[in-house]
Amino acid sequence: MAKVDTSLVAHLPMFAGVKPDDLDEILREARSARYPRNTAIFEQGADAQSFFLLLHGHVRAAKTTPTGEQIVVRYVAPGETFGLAMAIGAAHYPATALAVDDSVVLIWPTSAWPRLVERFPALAANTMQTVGKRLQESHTRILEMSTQQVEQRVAHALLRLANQSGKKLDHGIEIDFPISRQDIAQMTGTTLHTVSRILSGWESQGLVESGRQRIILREPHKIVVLAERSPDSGAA
Amino acid sequence: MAKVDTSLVAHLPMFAGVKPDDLDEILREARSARYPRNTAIFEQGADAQSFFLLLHGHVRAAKTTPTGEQIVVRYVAPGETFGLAMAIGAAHYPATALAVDDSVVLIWPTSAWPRLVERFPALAANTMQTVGKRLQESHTRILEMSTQQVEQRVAHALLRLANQSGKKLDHGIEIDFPISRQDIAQMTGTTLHTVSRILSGWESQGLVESGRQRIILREPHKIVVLAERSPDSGAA
DNA sequence: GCGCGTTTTTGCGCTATCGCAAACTGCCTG
DNA sequence: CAGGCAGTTTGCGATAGCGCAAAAACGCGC
Repeated sequence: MAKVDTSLVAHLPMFAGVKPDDLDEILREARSARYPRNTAIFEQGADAQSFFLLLHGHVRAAKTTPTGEQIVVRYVAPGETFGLAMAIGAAHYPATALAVDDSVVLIWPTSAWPRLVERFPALAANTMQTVGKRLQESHTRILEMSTQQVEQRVAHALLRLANQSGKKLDHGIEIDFPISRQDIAQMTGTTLHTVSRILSGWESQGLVESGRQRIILREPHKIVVLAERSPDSGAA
Repeated sequence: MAKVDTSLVAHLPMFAGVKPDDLDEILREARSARYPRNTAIFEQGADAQSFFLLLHGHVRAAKTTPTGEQIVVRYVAPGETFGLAMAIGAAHYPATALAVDDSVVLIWPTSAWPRLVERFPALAANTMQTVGKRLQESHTRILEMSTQQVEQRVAHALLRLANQSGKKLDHGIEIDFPISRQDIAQMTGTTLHTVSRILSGWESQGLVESGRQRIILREPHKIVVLAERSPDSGAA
């Protein structure tokens, strides 16, 4: 198997406080793999046999209800881990992971985790931070869903995506991977119809430029205002 | 300070895999305190100087928006930890903790945490599990808020409370601490008015019996059906 | 036992958002 | 280059749930 270059991952939060030699040892336990766009990496409910670190591309983690509806749990950006089921004591993946763009990942077998944590306590600490951060983000999302209306939630969602995976252009910030109205609906707890209407509205105000699975924020600053305005203030 | 009886807490998830002598040492670092009903234990945004284990009573963790709206993050039952901000790398409490009933807690200084996890790795592992579980619960909650309507969410919320803190009576299951319509609204992302209407409806169908800050599930089984029925099925 | 503050109930209009259906667009395939 | 398909837009009701306001019920303290 091709050796992974240590210097490429040494700075990631996951490996903070890990000595170079140790990192080398950790990486030796991993293999890498490539997933083309629109291929599943793992399915909700499957045995959690591996955990992952995304090197390139973008991955969507989504949860499906018994009746088939989906919500997007999060989008994974390069440098982030996913599929950490075992770290939190789950035997099965609680969500489905899909490569939304051609993606390259490092894969460790779940079975290696206990040994790694024991030898490199920093790994455990870092993972704890990561999971904790995600917990807080979830709470924020719940708060938003409880107190804000759809337009504000969509604004927040896009700003987060821009922040996480935005590509600066001279005429705005482009979200750097294919994302549909449906996806945004599933991130904000609404329907693709409503998202479409909102984006159409913004487009006619020059706030965004958007096409098929493509969104560019032209006026991020004004979208921030939308995201933060209180339930009643201002209108068109 | 009164010594805490080891045998009372040894079986808790937090101390799984910790040897009795070690447990003794851990407990020596804690002090206990009593909070009367309706007193704050810590406030959102305050320095996370301590973390807690609830021994008796019930604690509500709630998050407040800049505009003053609140949501209930969770209710803490005896045996559970709360205020773990530091474990997840947060310097400030992300929520407010309020004793909703006379409560007794164990309190460790945040500063003791690094030493404790180093000496007793099982603590770190157990905490990881706990935080992971809460993350999954949050995701479930987001899923529900996205896909179910209010009545179903209220049904689920009450069933969870009954499960966590239900007291079996011969005529049903009583939720064992004071909880208002407003509280339930803040758990499910709706308004107290809507919760009141729903409970009135259930009451007239004999599904629940409720009063001021008091709820008894008379027909848990039928409420389960309500919670699970798909968006369109059956009606009155 | 009475008065008071809090919680709960309920009526009534309002509207944000859904849900369905149909038309449209742009891309990719053959 | 034509055809087909996935994604998007938009119109038009329908409605779940909100928000306000007022009344009622309850439990508490004096």
